Amino acid sequence: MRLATWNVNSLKARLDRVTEWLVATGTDVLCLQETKLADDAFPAEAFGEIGYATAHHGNGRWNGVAIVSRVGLDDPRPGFTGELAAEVEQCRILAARCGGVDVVSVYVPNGRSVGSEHYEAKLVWLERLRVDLASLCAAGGDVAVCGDFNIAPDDRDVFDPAAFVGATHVTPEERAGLGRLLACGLVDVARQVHPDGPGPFTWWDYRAGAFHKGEGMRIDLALCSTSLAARVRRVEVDREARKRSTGAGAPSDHAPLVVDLDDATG
DNA sequence: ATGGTAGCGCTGCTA
Repeated sequence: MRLATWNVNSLKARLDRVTEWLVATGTDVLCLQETKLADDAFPAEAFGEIGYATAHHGNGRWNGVAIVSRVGLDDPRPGFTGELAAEVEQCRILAARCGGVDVVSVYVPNGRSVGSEHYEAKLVWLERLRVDLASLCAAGGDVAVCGDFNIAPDDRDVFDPAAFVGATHVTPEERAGLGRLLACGLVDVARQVHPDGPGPFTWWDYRAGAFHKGEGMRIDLALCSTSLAARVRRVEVDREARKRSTGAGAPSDHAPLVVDLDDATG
């Protein structure tokens, strides 16, 4: 099974790119972030025409997450479990069962600046995510939590640690929050397959030629339960999808992270 | 160079 995650920075602006990429790469399950769509504007038909089932969780202008699958899509669960104010969750998490795997598409808040109310909300959101992942992982099935975590797990995951002193995405608190997610029994499979840095980066600022200069960050992650991590064959970032191409408009500032899994045995 | 680019949508916010 080929599983991928891609922050598309508006699915409306990127739909043709995404559907063409699905067909070209033969991806089975794709987690999307930043669709920036309301549920009633989600283009389910465009995915249906190429053989994919979909689930979407969005309110419109900001955020919005989706799962797209050609190996089945059952039991879609938007938001966190239990009762929680929608203004905390912000249309940033969606889970569904695809091809025998509990797939979770997540878009962790950016945090904006260290110490801001948005930064504090990011830490709260991470802790609330941990609660749900602890329950999901305790059930013992195959779990894949994929998305834009807005956290660079360690200094190998930024192009220049000195450039991020005092910035979000690299603070001990954010990294500890991510560590508590992993402690639920999840493995960062890009790091598993690529034990040495830098990266592989998944995001580059639009500005100042950052992509061309290789000035990126690894903030899009695939966290797999240990059972599933044992089936990981290959993990790559599709940098081609980050490049500008003629007639297709601008790319997203994120590239897709692609995980190939061996078939389940038994 | 406290800049730069992209999306949404029409003003300035978010990333």
